[in-house]
Amino acid sequence: MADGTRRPGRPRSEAARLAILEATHDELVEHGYGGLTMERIAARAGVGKQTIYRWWRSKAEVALDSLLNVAAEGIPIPDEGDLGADLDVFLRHTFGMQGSEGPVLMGLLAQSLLDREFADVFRDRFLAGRRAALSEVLDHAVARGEIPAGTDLVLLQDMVYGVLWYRLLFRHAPLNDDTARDLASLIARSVRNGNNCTVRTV
Amino acid sequence: MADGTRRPGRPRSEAARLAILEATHDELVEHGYGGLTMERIAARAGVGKQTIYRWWRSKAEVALDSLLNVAAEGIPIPDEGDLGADLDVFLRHTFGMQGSEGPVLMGLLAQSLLDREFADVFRDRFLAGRRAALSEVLDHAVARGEIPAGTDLVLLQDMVYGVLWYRLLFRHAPLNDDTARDLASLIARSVRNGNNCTVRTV
DNA sequence: TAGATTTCGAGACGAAGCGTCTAGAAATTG
DNA sequence: CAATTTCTAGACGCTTCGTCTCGAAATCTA
Repeated sequence: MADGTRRPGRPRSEAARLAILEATHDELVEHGYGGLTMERIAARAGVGKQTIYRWWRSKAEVALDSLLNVAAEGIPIPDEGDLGADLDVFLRHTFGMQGSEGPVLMGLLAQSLLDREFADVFRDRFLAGRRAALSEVLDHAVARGEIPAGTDLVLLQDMVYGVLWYRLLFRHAPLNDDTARDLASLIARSVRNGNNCTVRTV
Repeated sequence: MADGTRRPGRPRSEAARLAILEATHDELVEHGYGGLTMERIAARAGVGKQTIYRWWRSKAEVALDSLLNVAAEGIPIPDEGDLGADLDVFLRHTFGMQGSEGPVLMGLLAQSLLDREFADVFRDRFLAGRRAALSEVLDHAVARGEIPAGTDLVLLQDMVYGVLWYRLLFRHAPLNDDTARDLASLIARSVRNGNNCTVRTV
């Protein structure tokens, strides 16, 4: 989309775009996702509602863009030569991140559940990136021979992110460093072949 | 609340209660949770809106009651002498159930995310029962010595229900008998005692 | 039986928020 | 300058919510 073929007319205002994303972020912090309304975003950003509807299809997509705009996106991909240790580092960081973004994530998920179209957008623009990072960690373990061939890697990923989301959603147990350590340990052991009981050293 | 201390006045109409729950169920089937409105429930049940608001705080609670009213609640607790086999049976049944109730569950979860009060109700009235069933299965394994002392049983449960909900929510992979088998196998192996064959990484 | 009390069905009501629309100003092209 | 497009501002009709009012019905107490 280079502006080589720039159309006539007034170009889109970058200032307005940023003002909308920032206003959305502030509104999310103040009122939560449930209290987010197009009218308030527009008022706070000093922008007409039409300007928002012109570029986003729903408030959920604005919120998603706002979230992605803030989350600078540094997902670490540790490679310490041991699946358990790699998972531990990965989970520790991931759990930490979700702490601050948690409330917004929950709102976006709620929207996903009620709106199939947004669900696809959310999956592709947010979840896919996270899964890809974890996928790399698992690939390293496969290359090292820690994960036997034929293991369902997608299921393994789901065990990681499943616990994460489940606790994020139902808040019955914490998501802290201890959780990360225990979960990393369980996952690493779950793929270890139980027959010959291979001993791995650090 | 036996009617020994029955108050004066017209008693609550059981017919109206059932009509509301049934109308809610039908509306859920026809329009999904997103299209559920108090007005349509009232109209379909032949009931005043006030009658609904008198007994339920929100449409989410009506939907939850409607769901619990239909789900006859037969959660099996297999005991075949082997954790892997028990989990396989348990998961197979659970995954099968969620197939039909899935859409409603997703709506109720969406509501949970937006409404903290309902989240507590949903957790206590729906999730707790399921978790208790799985807990029994795990307890049997503990008694048989299949799960070493000190294992975080809550985390184990979360690995099971985490995968279930994660796939229910994001629909990126199926929840079928194969999934149940693989997941049961992974979980069973993850707790297999590592005393003599695992090296603790710090 | 006569009141007191409570729920019943039906629907009016104001408050919100949605998404669309209009109007006139502003910015950019050729 | 004319054509085109986006801009802010806000009015508009629509839907749903949750509350409220009304008179009728059902049940308890006296």
